[in-house]
Amino acid sequence: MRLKKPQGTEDILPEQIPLWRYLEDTVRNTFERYNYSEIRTPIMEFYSLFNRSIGETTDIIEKEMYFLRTREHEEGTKDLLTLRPELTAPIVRAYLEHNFDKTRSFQKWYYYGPLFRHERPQKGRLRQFHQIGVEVLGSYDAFSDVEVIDLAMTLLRLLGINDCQLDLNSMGCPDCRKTYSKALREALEGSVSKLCENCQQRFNKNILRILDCKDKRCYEISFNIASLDRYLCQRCNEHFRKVKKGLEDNRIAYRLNNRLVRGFDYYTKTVFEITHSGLGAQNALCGGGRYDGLIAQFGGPPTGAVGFAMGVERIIEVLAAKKRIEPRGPSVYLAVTDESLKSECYKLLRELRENLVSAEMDYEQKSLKAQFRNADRIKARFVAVLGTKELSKGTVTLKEMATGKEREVELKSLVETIKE
RNA sequence: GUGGGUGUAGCUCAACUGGUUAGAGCACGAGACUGUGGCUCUCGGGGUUGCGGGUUCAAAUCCCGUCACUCACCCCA
Repeated sequence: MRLKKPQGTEDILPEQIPLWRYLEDTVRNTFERYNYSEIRTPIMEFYSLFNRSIGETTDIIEKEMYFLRTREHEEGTKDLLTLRPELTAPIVRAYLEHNFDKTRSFQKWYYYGPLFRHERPQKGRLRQFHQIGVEVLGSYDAFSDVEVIDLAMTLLRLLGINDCQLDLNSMGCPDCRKTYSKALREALEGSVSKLCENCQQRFNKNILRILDCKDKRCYEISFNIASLDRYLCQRCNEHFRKVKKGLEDNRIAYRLNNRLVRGFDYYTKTVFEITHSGLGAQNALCGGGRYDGLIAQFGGPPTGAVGFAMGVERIIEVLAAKKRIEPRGPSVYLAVTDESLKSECYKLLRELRENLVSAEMDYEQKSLKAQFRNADRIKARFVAVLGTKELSKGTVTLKEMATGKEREVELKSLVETIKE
């Protein structure tokens, strides 16, 4: 075996497709029921798009981007092209590029597609992976947050995933976050040297992330410090209250988690995460939140926005453990008894297909027995035998595989018989 | 980027302390049933034991290196 796929990529084989299709169909139905429209953006984007939005100190920007080697790259004159590592920034880019802010500022969009991050692969983490997600652009209202969270939970429920956990937090606006960061810095100053190596860096770069460090030492050191919600300003507090109330009114169970700090810099106010216990270390099925500053940061008007992203492979993993979707075979398998009849058989095969009957036949001169075995294997509903006997009478022998019943059918009424 | 685990047939796994020609189940193919699937039985094809080197009379087995896969850290969906 010499040819190999790149590390961290996956072939989705035909036998896995039914499950993917089931997921995709459910996703589209559900999103469209909530009146979200699909948007598709390029797989490659300029580096500066992500650099500015995700945050320069995040791992994704620092070491996980894929760069495309192009002539521009060689000459070093232009912004570098990258494979997209997430989709919120491209969508905001498209929103502004096509002037939605000026003409139809309220938009509800969903997306589905592959993303690329050069990470070390493990369970639930690939280098090429798929996300589905939604973005509500042009609203500051708490009900947008509620709808987005409701949609995420509803979608998972419709897929048959009920045993997941919704965590909720508010990160406040830049103002409350500034106050809190300052307080946090003061509170931690004395114990910086006791933090893990990573958190010592975070202390300077992105102090909030110390809160969700898994290291025991860091957890204990930050445990007694007042959490962010104590520092929320009046407006953020009010917004958060409305979101919680909206969820409660609709019986969407959540857990307050004041250590939930999402990795991207652009989040404000509401952040949430949905996890599932059956997944291993990478247990987040869905992550999202509000990002009221991003559109303005990209040069648009101040605009509220909220959204989420789900990891498709992770959902598939949960689904595969719960559900089996049987692939469907063709309606008819046409058995060929003699090579001299092959072209007659092909004509019949084509006629069946013309009449919207899915059909297959053998080209390899296999024994009839082998052809029946094949038909069984691919789960054909009927086997039709067109041999010399039948051809002279203008009939075929039709066997229904599930019942084993066999009868002779006029060629003329074959399609009808199969369709009934 | 760091650490652990595992590499034997298409798949899942055997092979005592190093010792004949590396086995089994499943899968695949053919037959038993010369125009009929699943079940059963019989037979058959299939291996550079990941790769390279070393130790030894002898290596799937021990040692070194390397690659791949995998899980975890980190990060995140």
